[in-house]
Amino acid sequence: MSAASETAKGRPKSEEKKQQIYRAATQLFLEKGYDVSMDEVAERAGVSKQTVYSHFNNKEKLFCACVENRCVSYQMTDSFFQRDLSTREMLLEMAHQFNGLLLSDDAIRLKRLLCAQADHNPRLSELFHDSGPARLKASFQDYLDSQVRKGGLRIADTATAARQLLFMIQGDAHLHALLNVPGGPSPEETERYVEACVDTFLRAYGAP
Amino acid sequence: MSAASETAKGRPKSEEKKQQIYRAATQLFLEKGYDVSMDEVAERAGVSKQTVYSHFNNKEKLFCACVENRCVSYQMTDSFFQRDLSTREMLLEMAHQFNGLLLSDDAIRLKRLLCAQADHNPRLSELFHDSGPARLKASFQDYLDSQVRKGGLRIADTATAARQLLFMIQGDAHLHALLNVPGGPSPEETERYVEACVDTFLRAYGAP
DNA sequence: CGCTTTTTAGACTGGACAGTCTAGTATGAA
DNA sequence: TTCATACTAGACTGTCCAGTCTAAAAAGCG
Repeated sequence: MSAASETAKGRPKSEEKKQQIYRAATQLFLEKGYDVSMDEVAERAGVSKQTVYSHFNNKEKLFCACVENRCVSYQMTDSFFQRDLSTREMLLEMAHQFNGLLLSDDAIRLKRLLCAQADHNPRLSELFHDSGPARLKASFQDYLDSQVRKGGLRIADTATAARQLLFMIQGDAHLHALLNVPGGPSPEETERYVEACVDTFLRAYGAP
Repeated sequence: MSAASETAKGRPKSEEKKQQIYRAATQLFLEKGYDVSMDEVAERAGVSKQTVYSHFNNKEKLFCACVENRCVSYQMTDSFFQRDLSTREMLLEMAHQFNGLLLSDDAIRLKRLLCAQADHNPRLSELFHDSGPARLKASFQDYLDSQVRKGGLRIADTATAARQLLFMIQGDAHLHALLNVPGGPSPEETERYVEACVDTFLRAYGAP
């Protein structure tokens, strides 16, 4: 009940234990979905159940905290497009980077989790969307705008063009990973596919 | 234990009740995910719990039966591409049709369900993939091949090209729907986006 | 009608799990 | 050292639910 700035009395809560709980819970939620018991969390964190409840009021809160934490960590760096590369090189670089992100085990599991919770927790989906896809689309669009100004690309609607390339990139590989369907493309095939997407994009939008 | 061809003794199982159970369970699973109680199913089907168990051995079986049923119903008709339209008209037609399918409430909910169950039930994901996305990609690729032969398109790798257009189409609208993120594109915007995808595709692959 | 099987309503079992409580121990701050 | 609080181990409560069981009613079939 005391204000945050007051000096706390007695033994302070251990930030370290809180982090242990975070880590354990995040790991478990990504592994098994929302069906994780608080006893499991406590055990994996090496902490008593009561301690879990003393740091996070209930399971819902713990879940949200973990997911929020995770969402903000899935961003491509802001300065990504501020490098001195040719248009084609930059597009390839972005495509590979983005594709890698899309295929990482954690990102896949996070997306599954959010799909599963879409009805129940749209706020989390929104957070994910804003800090992941929407953010990337915005900075990619900025980049396209700058290239259009410089005459390296000819695009009437850069918002649409940005979406087209980004969605094209997440092809079969992402779908197979998301649904856990065997027989998806090999890493080499995926690389080739991603490059083909950049080629197609440039054929449609490249300056003659 | 009797062979299927023997005449059954006594009162036969009601196929109608079985269908009621199917319908109720499918509805509920799509609404609420796997967290549906067998009592709920029985109640919504207007049938006793025991009857549910007499038609489907357990919850897992019931769930799989419902999902399998649903998967095969998400196919675009096989003869879709056998119509007499210009290349551009055909692509637009396909794009709109596919986009509509992608955005239907049931399809979204089914995909969410499969994401959530990806670890636990990859067989179902595979079924969905084969009868939905993979099937469409295959017939679309056939169509592209035929157009390449006729000279209407210039494509070196039709498998890649088919994927590119299909994944491009499922843009923001699908992502917003899947994650239940508010502020997605309006139907009109989506229409325009889909048409822009066809334009881009033709600019990259159309015969000069 | 008689036989057999389905269907029903409802009670019941066993297990899982969120969240609470207790009693004792550990630990940082003053 | 004292005090307030964190932490631990574990028992406990209440709820939910898959799946079973029972006894009686209903219904197809010969």
